[in-house]
Amino acid sequence: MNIGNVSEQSGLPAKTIRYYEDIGLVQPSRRENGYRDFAVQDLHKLAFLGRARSLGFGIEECRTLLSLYEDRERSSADVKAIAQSHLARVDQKIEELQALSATLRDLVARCHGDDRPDCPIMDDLTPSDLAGTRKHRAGTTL
Amino acid sequence: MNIGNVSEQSGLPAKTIRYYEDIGLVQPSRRENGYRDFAVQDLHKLAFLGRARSLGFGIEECRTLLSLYEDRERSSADVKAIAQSHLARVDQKIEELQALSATLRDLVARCHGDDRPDCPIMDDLTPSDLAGTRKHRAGTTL
DNA sequence: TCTTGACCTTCCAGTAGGTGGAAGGACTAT
DNA sequence: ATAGTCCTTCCACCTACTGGAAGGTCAAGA
Repeated sequence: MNIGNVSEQSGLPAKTIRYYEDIGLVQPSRRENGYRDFAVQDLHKLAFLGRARSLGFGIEECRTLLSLYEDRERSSADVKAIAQSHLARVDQKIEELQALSATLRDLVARCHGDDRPDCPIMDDLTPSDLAGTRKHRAGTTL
Repeated sequence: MNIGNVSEQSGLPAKTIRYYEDIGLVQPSRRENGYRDFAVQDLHKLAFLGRARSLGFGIEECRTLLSLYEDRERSSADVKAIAQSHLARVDQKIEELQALSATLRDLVARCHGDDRPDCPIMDDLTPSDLAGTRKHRAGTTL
């Protein structure tokens, strides 16, 4: 199967599939013309990866999950452990973002939003004491 | 003021301050020996940036906020608009992560977590129909 | 004066997980 | 023959830094 076909079937962009080959998640064979030739198992792996990524698992977690996927002797405990630690990370992120949201919501609510310059948002951002007494909150990335 | 001093006062790592100079957020002057020489205004800008980043604003938003910070004629409406759109993004991210969390929580709850291989988490990840009928949820990055 | 150590400089590479695009070969239909 | 689509590799770019190497500078102490 060509990469375009696999891309369509798996829902993953061809670029991503090549990238996954690069980092060793799939190993399609090659035709004489140099084209990748994907087996049905490769297609299954890629669809598995797409679903795992969409659940937010990192690439290395996906690699482990993939090996468990292919292991008929696996313990469901191993799978569960990975999912649990991922869930914990997600929940922690949610908490961080909720704190952020509350702060922003408050600032936005208190800002008139007119053509005058005074603004509680700016006041919050403006450094008042610089001896390091006011610590920055941990940064968050969206 | 040397970079180490500014780093301490602002709470930002020296590396980050150099990076901010690189991308044009601050323009410290130089001494004869090549060392950066930060004015008090630079220190204020950097502390401002640290706080804005800790609230999750992106670098380009910080650049805009910084120009508003330095503009005595600014309208608070401009500041509010930026904060509002940022808040909207944060809240959307929270919703995505909450959906993710619910899915993961359900899967984890349904998995025995013993030494047998059958596992609802794996079942969810395992591709069943590959005609593209089951769409991947939008990917999320922590 | 010499040395040690802390500080400063630049530059290169790497992080996560891809995405965009260029240059060029391969295949299919007309 | 040629147009259009598919495939290949390779390189650069994205966010916002961070780590480390190689080397210059400065202040204090023996």
